[in-house]
Amino acid sequence: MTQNAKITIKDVAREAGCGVATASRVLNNSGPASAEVRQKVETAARELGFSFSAIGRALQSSKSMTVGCLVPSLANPVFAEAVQGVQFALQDSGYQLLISCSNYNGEADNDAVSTLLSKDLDGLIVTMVAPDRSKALRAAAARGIPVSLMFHDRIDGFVTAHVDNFEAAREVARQFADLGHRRTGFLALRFATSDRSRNRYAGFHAECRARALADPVLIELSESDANSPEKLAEVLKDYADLTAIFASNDFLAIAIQRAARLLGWRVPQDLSVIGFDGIEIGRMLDVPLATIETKPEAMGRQAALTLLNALQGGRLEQLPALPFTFRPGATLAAPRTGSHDGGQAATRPPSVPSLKTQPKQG
Amino acid sequence: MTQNAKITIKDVAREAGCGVATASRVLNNSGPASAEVRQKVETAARELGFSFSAIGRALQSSKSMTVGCLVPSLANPVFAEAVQGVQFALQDSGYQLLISCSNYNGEADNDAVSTLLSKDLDGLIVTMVAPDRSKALRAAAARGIPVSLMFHDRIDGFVTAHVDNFEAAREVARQFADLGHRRTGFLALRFATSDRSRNRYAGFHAECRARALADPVLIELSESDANSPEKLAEVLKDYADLTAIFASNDFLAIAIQRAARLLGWRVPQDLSVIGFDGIEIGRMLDVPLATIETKPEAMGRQAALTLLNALQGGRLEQLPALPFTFRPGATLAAPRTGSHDGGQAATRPPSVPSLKTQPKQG
DNA sequence: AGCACTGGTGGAAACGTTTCCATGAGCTCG
DNA sequence: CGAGCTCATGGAAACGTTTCCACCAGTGCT
Repeated sequence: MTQNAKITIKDVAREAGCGVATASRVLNNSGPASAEVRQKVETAARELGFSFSAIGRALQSSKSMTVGCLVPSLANPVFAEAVQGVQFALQDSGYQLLISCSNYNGEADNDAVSTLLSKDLDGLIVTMVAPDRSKALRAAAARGIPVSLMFHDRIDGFVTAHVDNFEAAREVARQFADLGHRRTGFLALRFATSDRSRNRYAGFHAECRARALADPVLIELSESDANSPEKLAEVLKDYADLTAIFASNDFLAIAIQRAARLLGWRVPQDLSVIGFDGIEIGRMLDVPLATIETKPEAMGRQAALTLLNALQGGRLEQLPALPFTFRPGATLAAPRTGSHDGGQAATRPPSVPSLKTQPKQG
Repeated sequence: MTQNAKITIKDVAREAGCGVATASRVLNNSGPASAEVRQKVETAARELGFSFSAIGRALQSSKSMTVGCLVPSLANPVFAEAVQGVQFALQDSGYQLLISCSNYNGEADNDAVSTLLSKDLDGLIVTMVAPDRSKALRAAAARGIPVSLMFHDRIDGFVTAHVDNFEAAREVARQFADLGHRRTGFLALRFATSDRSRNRYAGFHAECRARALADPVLIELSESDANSPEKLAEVLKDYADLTAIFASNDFLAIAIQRAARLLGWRVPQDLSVIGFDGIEIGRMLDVPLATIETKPEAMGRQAALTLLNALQGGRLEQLPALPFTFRPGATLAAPRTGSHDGGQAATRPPSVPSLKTQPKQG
């Protein structure tokens, strides 16, 4: 049971029989002090259980030692891991981490930055819908608050910790092309509000052209489509001619497989799927997911370290894009000759029991 | 491009030609002011782009308007969602959210609370290894800082937002028993450091006894076991007599299925599995996961609202446990008569292509 | 006319730090 | 032995707020 009243450096000084200036110098090792008084101050501080008030310090130094972090959602493990990376990088720097979520909402997102800005923080790490169009973000930069982006591809006037989405998507196209796929699709959720998604599509598209494949079909999903295998199947049904789908994230890649199987299509025989992100669970699946593996935590870490460097007097420095790797998986195979919307798929049952087609054979 | 220098209430007062006290009253609507001066102050503030310094306010009111939140890891979607729930609940309250992760480390965890404590925050929301044994947490309470737990079952002296793990686990036992399972296992990671996991085991154990099943076998995994399907299969091999496994979280539930299939066991015919948490992806799987569905975000929200109430002068009040529901899934079926470590499983190939057994049939 | 109110106002203290500056003591060196 | 050091020390200002209090000018009342 420590004392209830907050004890300040004044109390320490009084207890040690010296002035507050001296106590401050001792406690911060920031100036001369005799061995004797040094001793007294230290024991006084210990006995009283003194600890500095961050607020007092902040006021006097006009540094809050706080950085704000805005991400679309923590429910998306990719962002959650990135935030964790930020957290680890900040851990022993003395900076604390303030967080906020925008829920993928472009306006909420600008407002959130404004709100964060009003809390006197020293730096900002954000992923948002449209950083290049955010007034609040420009205001921050103008005020001299360093800003570090995560996930976004490069944007004029900002630094970002990212993977090269365009290049990564080209790799996906290459994988499909090498196996002989010609007709592909790109599956996206919130395409309009995600520059990452758009860049992935662009890269995928570009490489498909370069390899003389058909232009990939853009399949945009609504939130409710994505969350219901049945609705998703309904959507997918119209794309029976595709032999390969690039999903803009692993969650969609998993969901689309379920939809495919509901339609009686087999993965990978009838439809190949490649995801994006490389979430852990993809490796645990029965049919391990082929995907582009990224390291969201490393992205967070990089964004934080970049910012930290700027906060400590260095320059805000754009580092090279983080590496991605293609992770092979059993969701990828050569296309069967002939389409799957005709006979064969219908006559063969799905290779995996689904809730509907599987009689309990107790 | 706003001005570079921080503008304070003094600037506003000077511009408006009044004293700072008056400016403060106007801007806060906290006292009398003539219409005329009110007008002048407001336009001055607007023109100068004034906004309050949270630090100045904090110093004077000795309220930091900040609450700290500690969770084991944001890489675990359950905690990430809970934090998001906290964030939403705090959103418009004027409080900001400081976060920290302990990485499931019991010491880091106590230290993290200490660190948080030293940052003058107004409240604490935590999930940790051993809240009941944390000195730092008791210190917080003693200092008058309200503490709200998440996920933990009830502990003397604290309030918590939780589901009743014991009861939920009994429901799992009931499901197994009703289908005729007799020999069950409980799969756990970090059993020693998770009171939730232990309480789930306890509830499961209790209900198994009540139903005259064999006592469930406790299968403790190491971190590396859990992340490698092959290692996991190696572990699982020794439990061929079990017909049903309760995994202490959905991730393990998914992983154990892959391990089972590597051994040639079919799910659910040869092995039934029920998970815990109810993560979204479980519904998207090919074999939708039977699980106990919880609402981590609601837990975060409840913890935050409880805390908020206390911060606004109310009592720290223990609310009833949040509801859980059993979500049926295709991973659950009646056991086959006879064990699966003999003939049938070996003669039938796994029902699903795995990376190894699947020749590319280009 | 004097009194007690009331409403509007601004000076100043307080919150917990750090840092500038002045003071005083002890020293060395010519 | 005194000038000029260096070292140790503490008072006080400053950071941006809010709030207490005192002041002043009206106003309404006896």
